[in-house]
Amino acid sequence: MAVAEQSWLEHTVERLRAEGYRSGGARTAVIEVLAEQDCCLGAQEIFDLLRERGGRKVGIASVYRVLELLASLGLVQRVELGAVAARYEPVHPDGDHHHHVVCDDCGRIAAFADERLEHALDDLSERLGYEIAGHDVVLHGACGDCGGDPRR
Amino acid sequence: MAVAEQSWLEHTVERLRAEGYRSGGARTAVIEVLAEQDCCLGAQEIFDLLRERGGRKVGIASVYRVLELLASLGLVQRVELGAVAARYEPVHPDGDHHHHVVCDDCGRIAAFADERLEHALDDLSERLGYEIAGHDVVLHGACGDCGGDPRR
DNA sequence: CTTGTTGCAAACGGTTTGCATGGTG
DNA sequence: CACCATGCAAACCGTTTGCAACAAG
Repeated sequence: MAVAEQSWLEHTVERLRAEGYRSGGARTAVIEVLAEQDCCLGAQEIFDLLRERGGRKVGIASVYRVLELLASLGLVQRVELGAVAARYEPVHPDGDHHHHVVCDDCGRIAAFADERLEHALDDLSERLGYEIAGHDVVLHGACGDCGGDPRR
Repeated sequence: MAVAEQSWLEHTVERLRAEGYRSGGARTAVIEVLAEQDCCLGAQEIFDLLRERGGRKVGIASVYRVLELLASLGLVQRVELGAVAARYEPVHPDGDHHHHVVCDDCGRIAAFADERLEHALDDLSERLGYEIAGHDVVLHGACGDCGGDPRR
């Protein structure tokens, strides 16, 4: 995974340079935090992480600006988990991706990947009148710790 | 479809009564609007529809309150399409459900159903450590009218 | 009458934007 | 040294909440 992280970071930095963006401190800091993640992170969490690490002072607005930029270039994906705030995660250049299960009780988020699901989605994409660029799948339920009862 | 609409409306009204809720005017009005829909609708759209129909004056807060109540009883589903506002749609008692494709250009929303996808999701649900209560699938892309180019 | 329901307006919280300052190329 | 990037604070907007008036049972 360390390799994949590294490659995402490099890939991202290189892509930004290629697109003509300058490399400011806030942008670099946000990208570094994202590169360490293996699952999605909220904007506020990124902001908090940056603050507690000390270093350069990064404004929450910059976090959002960086996320928006990266998302527009397809370098991160915005993930809507139905909760209050949106979350973001790196998009790996090798095409690998996963989806999420959210515990409706405690809010815990887990990732999963399933080939059959992807296959069904790919086939489906061809049959719709849309040019499909991507997809999101979110499962809801109760995680092991919250008992097997999804009601509450 | 008219039958299904009718049954959802009746099913919903009956369920609310069974749960001990009183039948106020605003709640009834919102339920009627929802019953006419075959796809998801935003809270503001429901509010606007109610206003333009004249009738009783319904506050936006009531729209949200009704939607929250219905969602908590599983009578409507909150659909997160990654856009700004959440959308809501009736949950039919027969268990039928569909998912959505969103055009990233014009925002158009279309519905689709796919048995293989559902099957893959059901199987998957059993293998995760979660007690799965539901799932959302959202495809993103460009619709026919917006050209086949998903970028932009 | 008792208690849930509703409209209005204010509060809230995540996200975006305006603007002056700072840093990159 | 031109211009993008950034921090701060204010603006925005969808959603929630407080509260007093209302209406169902």
